[in-house]
Amino acid sequence: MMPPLSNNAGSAFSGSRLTPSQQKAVFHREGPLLVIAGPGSGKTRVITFRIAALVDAGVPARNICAITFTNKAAEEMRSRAIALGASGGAHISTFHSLCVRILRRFAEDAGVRPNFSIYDQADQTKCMKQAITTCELDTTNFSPGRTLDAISTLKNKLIDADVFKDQADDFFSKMLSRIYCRYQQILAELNALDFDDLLLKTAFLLERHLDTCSELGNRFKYLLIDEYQDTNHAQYRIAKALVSSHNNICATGDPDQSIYRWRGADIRNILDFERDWPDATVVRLEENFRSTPQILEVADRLIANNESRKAKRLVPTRPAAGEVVIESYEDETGEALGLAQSIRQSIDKGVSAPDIAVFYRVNAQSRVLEEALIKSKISYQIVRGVEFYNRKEIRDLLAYLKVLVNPADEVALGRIINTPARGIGKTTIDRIRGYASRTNKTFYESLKVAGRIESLSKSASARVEQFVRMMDGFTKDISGPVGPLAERVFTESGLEQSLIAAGPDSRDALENVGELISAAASYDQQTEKPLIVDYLQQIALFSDTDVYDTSAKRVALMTLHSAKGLEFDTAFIVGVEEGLLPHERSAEDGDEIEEERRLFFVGITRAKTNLHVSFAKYRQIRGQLLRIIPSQFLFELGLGFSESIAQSTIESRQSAVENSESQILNRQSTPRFRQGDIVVHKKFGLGTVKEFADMGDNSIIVVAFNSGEVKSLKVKYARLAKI
DNA sequence: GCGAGTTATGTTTTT
DNA sequence: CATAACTCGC
Repeated sequence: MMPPLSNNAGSAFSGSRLTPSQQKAVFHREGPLLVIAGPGSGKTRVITFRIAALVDAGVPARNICAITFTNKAAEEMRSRAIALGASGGAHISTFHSLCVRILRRFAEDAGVRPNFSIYDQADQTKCMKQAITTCELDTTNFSPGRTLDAISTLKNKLIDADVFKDQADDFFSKMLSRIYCRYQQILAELNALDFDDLLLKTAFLLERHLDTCSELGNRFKYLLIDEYQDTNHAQYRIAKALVSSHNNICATGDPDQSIYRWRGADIRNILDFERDWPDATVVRLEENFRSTPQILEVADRLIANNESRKAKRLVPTRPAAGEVVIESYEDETGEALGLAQSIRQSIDKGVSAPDIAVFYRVNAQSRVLEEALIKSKISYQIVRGVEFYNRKEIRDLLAYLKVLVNPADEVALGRIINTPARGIGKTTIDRIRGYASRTNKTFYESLKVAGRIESLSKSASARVEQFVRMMDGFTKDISGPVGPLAERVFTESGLEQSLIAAGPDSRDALENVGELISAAASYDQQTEKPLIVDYLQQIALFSDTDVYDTSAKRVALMTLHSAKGLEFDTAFIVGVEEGLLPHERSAEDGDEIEEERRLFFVGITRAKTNLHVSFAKYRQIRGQLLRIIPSQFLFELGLGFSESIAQSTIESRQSAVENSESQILNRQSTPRFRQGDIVVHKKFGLGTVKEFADMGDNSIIVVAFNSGEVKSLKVKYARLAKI
């Protein structure tokens, strides 16, 4: 029996003030616990304290497993728990990271090899394209993206390819089933798992191998899951299995902040918690310690418009302060400049840059904002970390490492076999592929015996052999530290040389690789037994916010989705317009509108003191200037919206006018041209119209430019002006 | 086998 | 308009 949990005088956290409900959650003993926690209610703090309280009551830290939404959140929770006296033994990570660990440990039962590659969207798309073409299906009906989405949805519901095969009855499902099977087959051959597989394989492992399940249940005697409203069915089943022997599950979340339905998140998980665990203790944290009453009022009024929701109040505890304003601008450039101006004013008023954040609905919005911030000399960081790992030079270098760890990874292998160019082209690769399938060897095995492949020329097989020799040389270092290996691969593969040879354009690229190598080196230092397998599997699961540098003295720019879990003194939400927030793609469906509203709600409730919401009246969308309607959500804030338009428009005019005027003039229907017209193009200069195919919006024009070039262009995109 | 140049295509949010 | 994918000529 463990001693009772209590607010012991001697414990490290007893000095901190906790409200009665917070205490109830923190010191809850055994059995299921649901914490419904509004924004800013100290939810993360409660979880951290709970970990410390359990340890304080004698639970070995290693028997505690806490699941966070991002790796960054896990990292923070880890260090805070340690500060509270819970030694570092607790397992704190994301669902996906936990799954990787479990799958590595019980690889055989799970039916995977421990050195599996983790495929991101780009890798998945490659496999999917192959799957679709080998199924001899038309890609117009089955686009890789759409098909992957469909399969992801199935996987999140734990419907694997075999099960789906049996339940597919209509034509479309049968085709989808064929692709699904083929896609899984390809992944299996390449020893690769996609993100959804990590969850699915773990869930099946736990449900089908009861010994493993009980071993893990024994190891993790307490399971705490944060952001439970955004878990999907697979994650629910994993959780359910993990706690099946003791029911010590603690889930925390807020149904009003569920913003990942499109990714398979199932809000029923949190709504049905009490049905799943009937003896659950439910604690509500409704006091808000983050935001001013004004901000909370606005948030409250907005979210009250969602119909499928249980009413919940946001109870303010802070005194009134700051401001909540709606700003209107002529166009997106005006908005960006106005934003920069407001940020400048906030800084002048004493708000420090890292306490300011800008949120937007889609990443594409960030560009104009960046330009304006640069112009205004405001230093900022875009919280979009995975971008770094998507850069060509980084992907190239990582692909080498992936092949060393998992030679079956043909997506990675295909990327590097001729990068940098070493004379192994398409023909050679096709011939080796042919040999591989004839002899039932893997592609990599076939590379090793290139000399024996008759269809290959002497020189071709020599080049292949040289490649294999090089890779074998690297393989010798595979169990050593990651940094030095990455550096060695970069130099000896010729990647470095090819970047240097490419001239000054690739200075950034070289710098990026340098950054990767030092990141790897610091991983080596921080890790007891650094392993390239672990490293690759870890960085595959990085999220945007994981690279958010909270210590930087810069304004943060991020999507509303990334903003989840964060807080800032002053928040700007830009582009609050019909089509953007709510996004046009969610317009069809009432449920999706509600999710967009929750997204806005999440954004608003990130602000502690000042909230600025803005929209533009015109916006360039995909090259076209469109008249924009302010978001319906703005009216729901109850700020006397129409008055504020009038007021702020006057203010914003000065800054917006110079940029918007010229663009509004362009806002005419697609212009017409005649043969012989002299035109000017932004990039190509002067030219004469050779042909004009009048197709309304889709008109095509052929212009002979004075540079000698003849181009056929789409009139609506090419900004041509008649002279 | 390689690169330049043309053509197709897309267009939310992300672990 | 931006970029990915593809074609064609060397």
